[in-house]
Amino acid sequence: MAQSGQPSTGQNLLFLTDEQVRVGIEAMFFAYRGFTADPDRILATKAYGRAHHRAVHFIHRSPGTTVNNLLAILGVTKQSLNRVLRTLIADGLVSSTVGRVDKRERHLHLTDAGAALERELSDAQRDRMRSAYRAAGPEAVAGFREVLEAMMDEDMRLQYVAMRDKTE
Amino acid sequence: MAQSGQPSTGQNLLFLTDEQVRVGIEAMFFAYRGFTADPDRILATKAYGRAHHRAVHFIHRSPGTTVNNLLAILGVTKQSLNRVLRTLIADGLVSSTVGRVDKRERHLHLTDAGAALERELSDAQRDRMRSAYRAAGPEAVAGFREVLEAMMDEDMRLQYVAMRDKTE
DNA sequence: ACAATACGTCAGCTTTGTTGACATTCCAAC
DNA sequence: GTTGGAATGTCAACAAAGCTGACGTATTGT
Repeated sequence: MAQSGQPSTGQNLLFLTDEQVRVGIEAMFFAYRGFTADPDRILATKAYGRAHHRAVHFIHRSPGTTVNNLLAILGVTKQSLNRVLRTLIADGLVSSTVGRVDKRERHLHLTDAGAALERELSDAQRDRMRSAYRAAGPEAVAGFREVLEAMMDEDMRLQYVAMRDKTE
Repeated sequence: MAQSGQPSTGQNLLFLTDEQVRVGIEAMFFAYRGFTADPDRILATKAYGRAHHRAVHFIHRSPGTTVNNLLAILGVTKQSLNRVLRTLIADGLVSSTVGRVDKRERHLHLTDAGAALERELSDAQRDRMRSAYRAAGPEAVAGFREVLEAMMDEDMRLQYVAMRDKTE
């Protein structure tokens, strides 16, 4: 288990030592805090939480998505998601319409008010991310994404890639 | 706010468009799920949670640290941390000793059992991280860390850098 | 007709965050 | 030397958001 840093193939594998990997783990931990900090601050003033942010983000991203679809992306139980959706619908931020071809499905859209909230939250999060991108430069960003993509569970990577390739 | 991708300086800034940044945000979201998945699976079998993992990780990292110190690193309230520490101490995974120079402080250490749990959790998390590192390669890893470090809050970056430089 | 699917809901539990109140210890000003 | 404020840590109660399990309803498809 413990790798002390000896190259074991032809190339230098110093970046795979336990120490290097541990630093990466701590970087993920601290960075994720920054990643959520700005939207969290906004949400705290509005009686919503991170779960609402996630729902609004992905409804914005895939308008008309069904509840089941959203469930798969978010990776939570329907009871948990339902609690969040219920408040968003009651507050008029999300609309739920019965499916036309399959009436069992509910298609979710953001209302104007929902889109406004989404924009407010995303702007805050994007600003920080864009600053980080700018500070690090394009090559670093490419590496950043490569490592993150390699870190995902296979199922999630499929979800992610499908989304990514919708517009990119 | 909306950047459509026109270079505004001498270099190509396509990587700073809203779309590119949004993809990065989603990558962070999905990757973090993978990042925590393996230790979470282990913890679920032991009546512990992610908070216990974090506490054990950083006590291992800085043996003898005080509660206050740990508080600053974890960024939670002392009451929240205390609940976690209490169970870890009761279960004999962490020892808490009154400070010699300042008796208000408690110094925290892992017991042998605590160190064993730490190793089990860290091994699982490190394996995934190391696979991702190996798949992406050294240059990607350097970029990964650059972007993450630029994403942290200033206070957290200081904590992180101090830790990072202890051994690196 | 009947089984499976999609969605919503109720009830209850766990983890982990929060604020408020309180005891102990230290230190510095008086 | 006493004392009052700051720092450290603990106990209690509550909230957000995850979970399981059970059940109801509408719709679809075999």
